[in-house]
Amino acid sequence: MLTADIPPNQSIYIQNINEKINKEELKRSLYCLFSHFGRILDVIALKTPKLRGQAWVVFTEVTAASNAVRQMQNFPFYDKPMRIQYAKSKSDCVSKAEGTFVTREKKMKQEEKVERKRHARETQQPNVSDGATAQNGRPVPPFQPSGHDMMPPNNILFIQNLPIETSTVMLQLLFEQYPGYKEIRMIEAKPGIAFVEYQDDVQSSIAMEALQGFKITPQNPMVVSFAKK
DNA sequence: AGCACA
Repeated sequence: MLTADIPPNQSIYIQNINEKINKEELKRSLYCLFSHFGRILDVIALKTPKLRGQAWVVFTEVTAASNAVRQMQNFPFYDKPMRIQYAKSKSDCVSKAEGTFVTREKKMKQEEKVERKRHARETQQPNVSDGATAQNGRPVPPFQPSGHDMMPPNNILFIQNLPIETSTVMLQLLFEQYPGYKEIRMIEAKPGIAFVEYQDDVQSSIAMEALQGFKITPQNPMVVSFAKK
């Protein structure tokens, strides 16, 4: 039950978080607060009755998590001292990155299969679906606070984290797939960003949802938000 | 207090 009983994990589990804080703001704040300790892969926060007031921060390194557990223990966060422990299990984004991710449903099925094999060990049916499932867990783009994701809806999208060599045509191919597309604007002096205009903000929202985190290169999951008015 | 990833 004590922190010490849980083995080190690259993910930390935080509790006693002020439940009034809205989920997106909370995630951004946690990201900012913990990013000093190392690279963060994901921040998870849910507002369900069972999970409000808690969050998980996933680091790339266990050492980062260890430092965070020690140094941020009881840190007054939105007026409440944080209680931090190692998470009890591996985060999905980690399994996904490793290529070992299986959905919870599939996991149950797999365990049943292992159980059955114990009974009929000689029946070796080659199982294609197991391997395929483990592979198709595509890694999710790491959570990236843009400082823009609280912007009110706008028919113009603001794109960040593009590879510097990105061209207008390249982006056009991606964004023109979605209805209401009007134009792309890039600024010579500011590589890595772009503005994409749609007819209205419903259409821009659909494109944003569809292309959020899209990777032009593995290092560049795009960050899409509404442009400032 | 409460350990998930819709």
